[in-house]
Amino acid sequence: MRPVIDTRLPIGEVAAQAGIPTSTIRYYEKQGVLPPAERVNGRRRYDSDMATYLAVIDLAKQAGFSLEEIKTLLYGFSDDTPPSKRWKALAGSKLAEIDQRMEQLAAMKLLLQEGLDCECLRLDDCAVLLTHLSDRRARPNLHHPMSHISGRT
Amino acid sequence: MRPVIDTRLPIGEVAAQAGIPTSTIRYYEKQGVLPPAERVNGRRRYDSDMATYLAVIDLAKQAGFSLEEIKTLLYGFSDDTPPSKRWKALAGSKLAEIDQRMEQLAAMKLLLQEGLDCECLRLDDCAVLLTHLSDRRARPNLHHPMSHISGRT
DNA sequence: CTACGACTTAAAGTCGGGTTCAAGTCAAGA
DNA sequence: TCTTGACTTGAACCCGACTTTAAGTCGTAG
Repeated sequence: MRPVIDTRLPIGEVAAQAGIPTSTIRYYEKQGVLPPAERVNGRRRYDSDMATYLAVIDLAKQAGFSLEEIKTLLYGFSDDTPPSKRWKALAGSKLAEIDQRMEQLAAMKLLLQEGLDCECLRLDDCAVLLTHLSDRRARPNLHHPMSHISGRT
Repeated sequence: MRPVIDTRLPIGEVAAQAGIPTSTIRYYEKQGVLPPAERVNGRRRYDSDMATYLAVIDLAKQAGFSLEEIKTLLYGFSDDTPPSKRWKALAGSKLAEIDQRMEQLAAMKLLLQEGLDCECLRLDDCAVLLTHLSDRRARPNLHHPMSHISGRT
């Protein structure tokens, strides 16, 4: 029988399709984020849907999952667990993390904006600063924290 | 003349007040985030407002500034530049960064939540996934990306 | 036969923000 | 005097997610 032409893609092709470096694909494989690719003469060969598979991984990364979590998402369940269940098992706590992070960012934003409104010449005088510092601990002694900055003592 | 007692604090004291390890203070000094402390017999001595100074640094970190940016904030301006001007010079772009990050998080959140609502048994069928994937590139071929996950091909 | 480009591997380097370690120094107390 | 605890230093290590490098292999074109 004559040899069937291998239409499957080399790593460079997949990488180009997925818009990532080949090194990333090899890295994912080594980390177990991708299953070991079949080799033809030692070279990896991929099915044409590999770029999509990589896009799914990318999507999960966008959703804030670490590679370790993505491994769990992909391979951490019994084979007959549908995607929806896998997702649910992990998305809840991740959502909580996101909410927490959003609150942090909102606080940051407020702090930055208040700082913009502030016209103080020396840190000692800065009401904004004092407010936020006193949030953080039981109001330590506020003499002249950055006074060497704002000019003379 | 009798020697004046040095009331200034050793590093451990300051660290305790600030609620951080001594190693962090040494690290900050080495990185130039803190000015070199005066030494008495080779040991660092700090004024009593040092914990507040550290709290200011912490506050800036909370606001999303890197140590490098904090250095700029603290020492990157001519001595007579008041804190308000220093802050303004840096806060604007940082605010933009935050907004960008918030949008990202919002997108993540949406993705996670949509995933929660989804009941699909195989990724091929997942409308949520397809929507987000098609956002990301010009709709690559969607055969059975994670089919080995969801059970049979 | 040789050169080339795409591929292979293991190992090391990168980034930021620290922590940990080993070896030595200091002052005070028993 | 000896010990103890707090300190000093430089260097090495840690995390995650990769990238880079070095040295070797493969098939094909000339």
